[in-house]
This record gives sequence, structure tokens and C-alpha cells, in this order.
Amino acid sequence: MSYKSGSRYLTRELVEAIGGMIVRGDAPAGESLPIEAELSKQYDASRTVVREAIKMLTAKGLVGSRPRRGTYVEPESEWNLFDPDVLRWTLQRRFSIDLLREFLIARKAIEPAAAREAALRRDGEAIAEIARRLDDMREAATGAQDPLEADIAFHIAILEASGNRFFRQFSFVVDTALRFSIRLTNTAKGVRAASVDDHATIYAAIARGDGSGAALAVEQILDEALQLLEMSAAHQAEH
Amino acid sequence: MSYKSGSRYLTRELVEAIGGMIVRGDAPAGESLPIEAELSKQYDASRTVVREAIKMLTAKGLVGSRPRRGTYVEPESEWNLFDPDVLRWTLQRRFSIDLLREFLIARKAIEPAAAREAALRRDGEAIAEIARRLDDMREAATGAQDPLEADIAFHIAILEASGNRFFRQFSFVVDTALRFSIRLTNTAKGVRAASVDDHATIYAAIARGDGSGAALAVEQILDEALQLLEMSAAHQAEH
DNA sequence: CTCGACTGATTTATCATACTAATAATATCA
DNA sequence: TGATATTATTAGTATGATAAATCAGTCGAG
Repeated sequence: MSYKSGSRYLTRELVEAIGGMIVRGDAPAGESLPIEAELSKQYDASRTVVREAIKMLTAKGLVGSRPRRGTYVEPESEWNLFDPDVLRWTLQRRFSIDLLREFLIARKAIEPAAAREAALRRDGEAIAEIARRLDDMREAATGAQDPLEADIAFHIAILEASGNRFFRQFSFVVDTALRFSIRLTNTAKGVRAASVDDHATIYAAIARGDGSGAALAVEQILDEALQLLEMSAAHQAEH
Repeated sequence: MSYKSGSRYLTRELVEAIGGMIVRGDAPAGESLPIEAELSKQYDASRTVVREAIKMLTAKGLVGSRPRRGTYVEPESEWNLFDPDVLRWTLQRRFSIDLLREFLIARKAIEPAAAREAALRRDGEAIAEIARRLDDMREAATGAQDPLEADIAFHIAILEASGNRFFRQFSFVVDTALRFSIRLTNTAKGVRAASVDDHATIYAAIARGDGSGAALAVEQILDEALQLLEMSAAHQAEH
């Protein structure tokens, strides 16, 4: 078996292929994957590569394996949804209004609390970073930058400024999921352009150490997004 | 190199050893691990096993590796804290009042929101499960069961009943972290025994579909725990 | 002297093959 | 029938070899 020229990081490719397939639902929970030798043939890779890919999927909670039994798909409850790959596969293949709603409700739980912590902690540098991201949003409103990117960066800056490890872990979830959510609610432009003021309100509250004010301001813009989603869902149901 | 008799799942052992070492801080971020051949010698395992262990750690975000550069520790921000292993290692080796406070603040953000969703969703079976866990707590108060286990199960039942994938993922975090937190705040017995009523209040609110009431009730008991922690921290600072 | 291309060495990535051990399925026996 | 021994299958581990990426230095052109 010779090297496929130009193909780098074969293991990574297998993780992508098999992991994506599982999350997509092509291999239901409990179902066994083909045996290593078979996968090796299917993907034209050595057993070493197949095994290392399987090990990575095991680490992400997607599969388990035992001698003789083979490699089987774990129930969805075992999947590590906060793993970057798993989340991305989930969004790519199972994106729906329901998932977006769950995402927004989770954001509504976490981000206001993070903003409160950021306001109370008074970390100068972290708050300056929020200010910079707010400036980016202003620029984006004039068309000089991508408004979505600026919006995402602003919210992430708050999560980082919270100084709470659990909130910080949520950063990449927001980062990943927001990029997908735009597909369903492409009303982004009009609304987000108008919301620079709302974001400025958040920043002002954090900057003056007003925890409750910051939390409330974040909650408000998320409530708006949630309402927008419900409207969009109702609208879609009509058709 | 012969098999070490009695040792099963060598790969798993290496993941545990190397991963624990990294999280413990023995190998600072950016630092290179020994090369595969060296690790192979150190742990008396084949290079195959070493590589598969490294791949699993890569999947958890702890390390990266490239030819010639070797295998290096990723910065902590890349670690997947919600990975069961990573969280466990973190708690085992870095448990502190600060981490416990961050954990409680995260719970205060998530669990009230989960209780609200559980109340609004009105999933009969899920709510019945909460009722059963409340009964367990009552029994635990009389000494028939472990109060900590019953308490944990109750809170997890609420997270599950929320029907929100992101909240559900938080279940095992609560499960894992609460078992450790008892070490620092071993005032658990007295307080928790008295709090059966508080938990009953939560259940009642969820059962009657009172989202706000449920959220408030959860927030209250977490606030109490937070106050208890601050007192404990102040007390510890004296000595 | 500076910068780019070339060379060499090091380390992970991949391949191939062999053997070990766990376990599910089957057959055997009390 | 029901417990136990046998067998076959499959992942787990080991070893050695080759390929490819990359870091560090060297050389040459300008």
C-alpha cells in the first residue's frame, strides 16, 4: 500500500469521516462499526491509522470498543457535545430551530452571569479588550468590518473577562454555533446594526462595575434574539 | 518487550498517567514531552500504545504534535474542561476554594435556568424522576441512604428534565464536581438534612409548571451554598 | 552582509506483520 | 436443562521499517 501523494494527516481525515458519519446518524447508537481490517480497506489506510482515529473518537465519547465485540457507537448522552469537533458535526448535520432555541436558552443562562462576573472582577485589561471589540462593532456598522465576526468577538470577550473557567469554556461554543445560526436567521444585518447601542450599554455597565446592570443588558439582547427566533419559527411553520 | 501480566488496557493507563501529569502542572504549556521512543521506555510500553495514548490526549485538547517539533503541551485555554477525564484531573490536583467558587457560580447560572425549562416543558416522566429523587433525599435524611448521592441525583434529574442538550451536558460536571466539593465543605450533613424542604419547594414549583418559582427556589439554595463557601473561605484565611 | 535555496538531522506519521488476550458464540457434558 | 469447557473472532500490544514534515544550520547569489 503506497502513500497517497498530497494527503496529509490521514488520521485526522478518518476522524472527520467516521465521526461525521456517526453524528450525522448514519450509524445508530449500539450499532457496530466495521471491524478494523474492514475500515482499513474502506479508507485505504493502515490499521495503525484506523486505530488511532478510533482512539480519538473514543476520547470524544462517540464510540467504545472491546475485543470480539468490535467498535460500537455510544448513546448520544455519552457524546461530549462541548468537544469542538462533536459540536461542529452536530451543527453541520442536525441544525434546526430546536437546537438553535436550546443554544439561545443556554446563552441566556450563561452570558448574563458572565457579564456580571466581568463587571465585579474589574480586570482592566480584559475590560479594555471588550472596549476594543465594541469599537470593531462600530466600524462594522459602517461596513468596514464583518458585523458577525465583531459581534461574536464582543460576546467572547465578555466570557473571557468573567475569569470563570466554566464560562470561558463556553467561548468556543458561542464562536462555533453563532457562525451556523446565521444560516437560519439571516435577519442579522438589520438587527445587529441597530444593536450596537445595546452592546454599548453592556460595556458601559461592565466598565462602571454594575454587575446587575450588565447582566440585565445582556439578557435583553438575548431575549430579543429569542423572540426573533420564535417569529422566524412561526413564519417557517406557515409555509 | 513482554506483556506485563495482569495489566489490562495499557493505553488507558498511559492516558491517565500522562494526562494527569499535564493537568497537575508537571509539564507547563509549550513544553515538549519526551519523544515517543523515550516515553516508550519510561512506561515500558510499545510505541503503538504511546502513540494511541497521545492521540487520545490530543482529542482532549491537552497536547499537540508535529514531526520534528515533537509533542507539546497546549495552553490551558485549549483544554476541554468538560471532558470527564480532564475535569477529574483538574479537580484531583487543583482543587481550591477559587475553583469551587467558580463551579458554584456556574451552577447558579445554569441550574435555575434548567429548572425553569423543566417546569415549562412538563415532561411527565422526567418530572416523576425528580419526584423519586426527592423521595430518596427524604429517606437519606433518616439515614437510610447517602445524603450526598441523593442530593446529586436530584439536581441531575432537573438538568435532564430541562430537555436542553447544553444543560444536560452539565450533568456529569455536577456529578463529578459535587463529589469533590464535599471535601472542602464538609458541613454538608447538617445543612443538607435541613434542606430537604427547600428541594421539595423546587419540585413543587416544577410540578405545577411554575418556571420562575422553580428558578428562584434553585437560586436560593445555591446562594446559600455560596454564602457557606465564603464563610468557610474566610474561616480558613484566619488560620 | 542579507536573504533565499539547499542540505542534513530529528521526530512524528504511516505502513506491514506478528502475536496476545479478552469475550461472544457454540458445543459439550453432568 | 443448565452450567461449563471449547472455539473463533476481534481489539490490544509489540516490533521494525519507510515516508514526510520541519527545524537548524550551510552555502551561494545578489
